[in-house]
Amino acid sequence: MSCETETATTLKDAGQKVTPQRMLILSSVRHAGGHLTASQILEEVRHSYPYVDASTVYRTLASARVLKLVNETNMGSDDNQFEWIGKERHHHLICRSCGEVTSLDNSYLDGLASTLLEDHRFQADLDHFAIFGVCKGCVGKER
Amino acid sequence: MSCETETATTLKDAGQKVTPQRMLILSSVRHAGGHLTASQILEEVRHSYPYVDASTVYRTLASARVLKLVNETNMGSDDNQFEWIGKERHHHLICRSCGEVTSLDNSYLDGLASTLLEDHRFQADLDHFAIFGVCKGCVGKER
DNA sequence: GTGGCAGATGCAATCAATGGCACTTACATC
DNA sequence: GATGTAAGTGCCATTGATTGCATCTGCCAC
Repeated sequence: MSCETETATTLKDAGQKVTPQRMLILSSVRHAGGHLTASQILEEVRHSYPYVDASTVYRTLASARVLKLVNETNMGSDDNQFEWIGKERHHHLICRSCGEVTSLDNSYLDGLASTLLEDHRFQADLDHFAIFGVCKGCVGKER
Repeated sequence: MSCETETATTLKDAGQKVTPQRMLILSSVRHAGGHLTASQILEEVRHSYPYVDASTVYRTLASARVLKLVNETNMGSDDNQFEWIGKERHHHLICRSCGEVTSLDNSYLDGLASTLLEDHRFQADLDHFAIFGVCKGCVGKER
């Protein structure tokens, strides 16, 4: 099954319609292979379909987020960024000094998730976490 | 030392000026004893000083955040919320179903912070974390 | 107390993000 | 293939958040 067919099936299974705008928006995020801001996505989509409205992009991304196709992360200062959720759940370490983003394996937060469940019966969404701090390269510089 | 004097001293030590606007804004957050949205703060401050601009509130909160006097948390859907940072570092469990916010002791994330430092030499800012998920009351309802 | 200046403020403009509403369209059913 | 309808889209207005800039003001040095 191609990426596009798979995306379409997911939408249909959720009772949503498959429209050209949605397919463009979701393909754009899927094949970017990283983080994109909403405005980057809008720009990208308009290359092939010029009159797509910004609100359509936001609404599509919002519903895709509910379906866990993408996630939205506040990467610090400005715009929120969107990213395709592949099979690999992972987290990010974001340096607030140089802005570098490092991926972090899911295993680091497994323990926390199960502790929260045991102690508080709280089922945490720890699929994708952004952890801010200072990276090894910047620790020296800051002091 | 009163709260106000302490706040003023912190500002001065950081090379910032102590203005009536800043004192009102920071006192408002400090004595709210919880989370406030930027617009709630603006409203509150205008009770005693009607012509404070929204941009002043945002700028003051932004610089106070750098000084670690307050922190800013995305509590889910809409506005960001601000909270005074007391001596007690703590985290929040936020239920995405009912919106309930539970405080979580700092100890839960200590382990993660030291692991990140060991494995990645990454100095994480784990002073205040918002963890989304489903609370015990809502786990049943969601299914 | 006066003067100078870096930092802070207020205003206006701007951008991101969202919601209302009328129109359009995908798609299930016949 | 034609039809009905609920979901999706585009446009417009609005709100939240931020920035540029001219003016103002704490506050330090004298």
